[in-house]
Amino acid sequence: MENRFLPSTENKILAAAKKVFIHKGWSGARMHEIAEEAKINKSLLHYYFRTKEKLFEAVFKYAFNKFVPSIKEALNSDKSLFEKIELIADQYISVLIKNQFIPLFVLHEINRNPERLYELMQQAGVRPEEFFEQIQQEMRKEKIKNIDPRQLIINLLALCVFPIAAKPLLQRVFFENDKRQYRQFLEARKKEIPAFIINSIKSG
Amino acid sequence: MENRFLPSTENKILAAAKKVFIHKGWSGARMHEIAEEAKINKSLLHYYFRTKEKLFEAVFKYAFNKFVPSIKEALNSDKSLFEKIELIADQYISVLIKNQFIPLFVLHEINRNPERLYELMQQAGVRPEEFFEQIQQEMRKEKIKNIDPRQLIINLLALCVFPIAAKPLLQRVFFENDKRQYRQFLEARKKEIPAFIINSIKSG
DNA sequence: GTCTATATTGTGATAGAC
DNA sequence: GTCTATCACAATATAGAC
Repeated sequence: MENRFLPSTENKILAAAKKVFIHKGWSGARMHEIAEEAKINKSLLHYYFRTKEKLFEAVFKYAFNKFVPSIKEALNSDKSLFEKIELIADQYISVLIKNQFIPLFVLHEINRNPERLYELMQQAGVRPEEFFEQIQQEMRKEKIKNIDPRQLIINLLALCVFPIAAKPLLQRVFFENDKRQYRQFLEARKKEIPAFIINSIKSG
Repeated sequence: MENRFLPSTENKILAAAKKVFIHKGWSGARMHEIAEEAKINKSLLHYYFRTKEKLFEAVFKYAFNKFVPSIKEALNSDKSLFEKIELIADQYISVLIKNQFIPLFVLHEINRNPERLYELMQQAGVRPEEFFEQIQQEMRKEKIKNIDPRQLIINLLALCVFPIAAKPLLQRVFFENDKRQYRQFLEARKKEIPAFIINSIKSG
């Protein structure tokens, strides 16, 4: 019977692979570095996952699934448009703060293999088209300015993702490399972003 | 006397290196691929640039200098805050549309070597702190809402950069992979982004 | 399941002829 | 300046003992 407290070799590999792939990307990651990080033998990587490609696949799905629950939850709730915007910004930023290297990692994959990522989204049941529809309905109901829902969704994503993806430079330029201050800055954005978007819509 | 119409070997290498490095990143780029792209012998890469590192350096400076003139021009002009926001969005998006792979490339470098990038900015005379000051002055003068200038600058950058960095997926999800439509969408953002930001400030 | 040893191929870089 | 040949080493992957 397997020990439920000590991590299995497979889990140690996965944890190490996450760390290395997410920090260094597909081509920057080295199998020997992952083995070192996991404190196991290099050969075991191949025993458990056969190839680098398959190991990467597993890690990518892990990273991808970090988002899915919070995003789906927000989209499927029966809240108003403005409440959903607040919910998404809050949850998205929370996840990203805890997983700072995911944005760049995902952006890289978006450019390397967009079609597979799109399929993953479909399989996971993430359908921005539904949010799209909801925005249009809400705009008619609330008699607010008729903006392109795509612009709104992409603005929301941009405002959440970019400050994490570009963090090392932004932190250096605007906060003299003070990690704590930047963290507070990101926390503040949980409220700033929805306010920013909603204000803009209202004054249309 | 050298022919001013046919590209020199050095320029052919630089053009090819731009293409490969910008698409594949530092660790994904292969010297033999650059040579192939330039239709020259692999050894010539080392003859002209000695190492992969030095060749990358040259390419990065090229990419970096794509932004500097337009940004500096916008920041140094004696226009009002709102006019500057309009100018920056317009010029930034124009440059990015023509150089679609630069955002990811720069984001990757931001995470790989932020300190060197910061130094490059300093040398190039790009000082966001000055824009920072100007926002605060303008806010007092125009009696507009007192928001954190850093939030404003980062919002502006995010809204310009993200739609290009994540283009392959966004184009797929929201525009059924129609390149022309996505191009129009980006063009529209030249006006949408400043309107978005300015509306938000006004309704504070 | 885990290890050592090794095969195999890829990749940056150099030497030296022309 | 350009080419061919080759080095040195790094990286993924496999074979086979235990």
